[in-house]
Parts: sequence; C-alpha cells; structure tokens
Amino acid sequence: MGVMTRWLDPDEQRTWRAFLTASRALMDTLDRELQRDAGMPHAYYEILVRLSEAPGRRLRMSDLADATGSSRSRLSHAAARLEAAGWIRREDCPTDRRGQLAVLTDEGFATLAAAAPGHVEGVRRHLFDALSPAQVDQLRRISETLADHLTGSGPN
Amino acid sequence: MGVMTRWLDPDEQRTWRAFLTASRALMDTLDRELQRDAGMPHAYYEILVRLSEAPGRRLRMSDLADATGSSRSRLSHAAARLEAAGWIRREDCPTDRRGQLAVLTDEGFATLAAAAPGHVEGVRRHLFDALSPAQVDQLRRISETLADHLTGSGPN
DNA sequence: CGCCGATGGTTGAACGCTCAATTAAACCGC
DNA sequence: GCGGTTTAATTGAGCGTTCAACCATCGGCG
Repeated sequence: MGVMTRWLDPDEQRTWRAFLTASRALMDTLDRELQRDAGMPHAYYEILVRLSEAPGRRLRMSDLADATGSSRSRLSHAAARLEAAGWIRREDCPTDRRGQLAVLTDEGFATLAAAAPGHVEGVRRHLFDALSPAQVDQLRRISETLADHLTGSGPN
Repeated sequence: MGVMTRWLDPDEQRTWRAFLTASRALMDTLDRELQRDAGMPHAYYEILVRLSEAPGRRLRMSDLADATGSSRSRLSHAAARLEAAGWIRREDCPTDRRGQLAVLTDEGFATLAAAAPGHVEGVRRHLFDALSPAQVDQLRRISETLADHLTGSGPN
C-alpha cells in the first residue's frame, strides 16, 4: 500500500498477452474437440483419466478433487453428471463414514478408451508439434516452477 | 485413420500435466483475486482494458470479440452485464447500420483504474516473480508460437 | 464420556459460457 | 435494383462453475 505499482514493461506486457491468448486458444480448442468427439468437457475427461490410473479405478472424492485441481463443490457436481451418464458410480468409504469413493465403471472406461486417441492427437497437434524439443523442455520447467509457486493459495 | 495413436511419452506427459496444472492455477488465482477486489471476472476486466486502449475508448463489438479472443455471443452476453453495471454503453455504428460500438463509460474507466494496480501486482507476483528473465523470454516465444499455430481453428 | 473445532462432502442459487437459431443489414452479381 | 449470400449482433436454453450455507462425522481434549 502506498507503494507505486510496478507496471508491466512492454516486453512483459507482450509476454503476458501472448500467454493469455495461447493458453486460452489451446484450452478452448481441445475442449471443443473433446466435446464434439466424446460428448464431454475436458474437465470431465481429466476426472476419468485420474480414476483410470488409480488402484481399483477408485479414488476418494477429496483426492480426486486435488488431483484434478478442482474445488470439492465442482467435483461433487461433476460426479453427479458423470454418474448420471453411467461413467462413474459412488461407493461409501469403508474407513470413514463421511467419505465417498468415485469408481470408474466399465462403461466409463470404455468411453475413455474411445476418446483418448483423438484427444492425445489433439494435444500433439496443437501443442507439441508446434514446439521444438528445447521449447518443450523449457515449457516443462516453466510450468513446474509456476505450479510450485502457486501451491498454497490453491483453489480450496 | 487406422494409424496407431502417437501416445505421449513420459516426458511429454509430465510437460502436459504441469502445463495444465500451472495455467489453471494461475488463471484461477487471478480470476479469484479480481472477483474479490474488483467484483468482476478476468474476462470482463480484459474487455474494459481493450476498450480503454482504443481511440475514443470505443470499439466495434466484433473487433472487441477478436481482441479478447471470445465468441460474438459471449461478448454480447458480457456487454449486457457490463452495461447493466454502468461500465460500458452501446452506440449505433455510424458507418454500418448492423454495427454496435461498445463505449467505456467514465465510471467504467474509474473502476478499471481502481482495479488495475492490484491485478498487475497479481500478475507480477504469480507469474513474473517466479521466473528468471530467460524463462520469461522463453515463455513469450513459446506463447507466440502457439498462438500463431492455433489461429485458423479459432473460437468463432 | 461429552463437547468442539476441523474435515468430507453435498446442495441451491447466481453467474458465465456455449451452441444453435434468429433478425437485420451489407455486399455481390447480374 | 433484385435475389442470394455473407456478415453483425443478439437471444434463449442448457450446461458447468462458484460461492456460501449446510449436514454429518471425525479427532482431540478436558
């Protein structure tokens, strides 16, 4: 407070706007492709992916929320939709009566398996194919640094 | 079709997930800060910024949509809200009877001026302060490459 | 044991975005 | 200057997210 604002210089401005444009365009494109080809938004796809990788294809709601970087509320709503679609089912947690497990159904797994190749192709085409190997490496380091730096003021 | 999927190798996987986590966390954080401090989502802030930079603080709806990377429909809905808040006003375009101009009001400008320092500080803290100058430069090149690569399959 | 703050999860309302349909005016070719 | 196509912008329905409020259970501590 009282301190002068450290405005962005022209280079920073340019970087920030390019980042905004690029990440938005990338996400929008992948989201639209996934919606078109698999009938689900990217966020839901990610939930199914995480479940498919978990032992027993099941996870506690909270862990799933953390893994997908979403709020508990969001995941709760999403789980309701995914359950209605028959892609997941909920089970009571045996060790904590408050807890719920999200379980990937066979149908959910099949849907995911059908959607994955197209989505991966999209990620490749829109992201990796556009960058040099060095840039991919730079992007990884930058992203990991940022992710690290932002943890602690997370989504809830 | 019929071609084997080119799956992501472990490094690419790691890069992709780090990017997802980081960009989501960054956007969520800035969005939440802006909502808390200025009562508007980041998308609306961007609209006001673009208008403030335009000659006469006014832009055609289409140009504004392009500048902010949003669909016409989205901008139309957003403009309705911004107008209701008294931050912008609409005028008929003198040269094209179909056209509408979005005009930033004095009140809108004042709101933007009040919100800007806090937001810029946020961008600085959450993005630039975490990266080395070299990384900032890398991020700019990567983002510009991606933005370039994605144009043509844009939002509509 | 009995209370009390913390944790796990859900719910409903309000909001923003997407998609498809709609209206109106401009542009184009003849 | 008349039809047909394209472009500008809006609309409404449906979906996903957020936020705050809520209920239930857990864990600790006196």
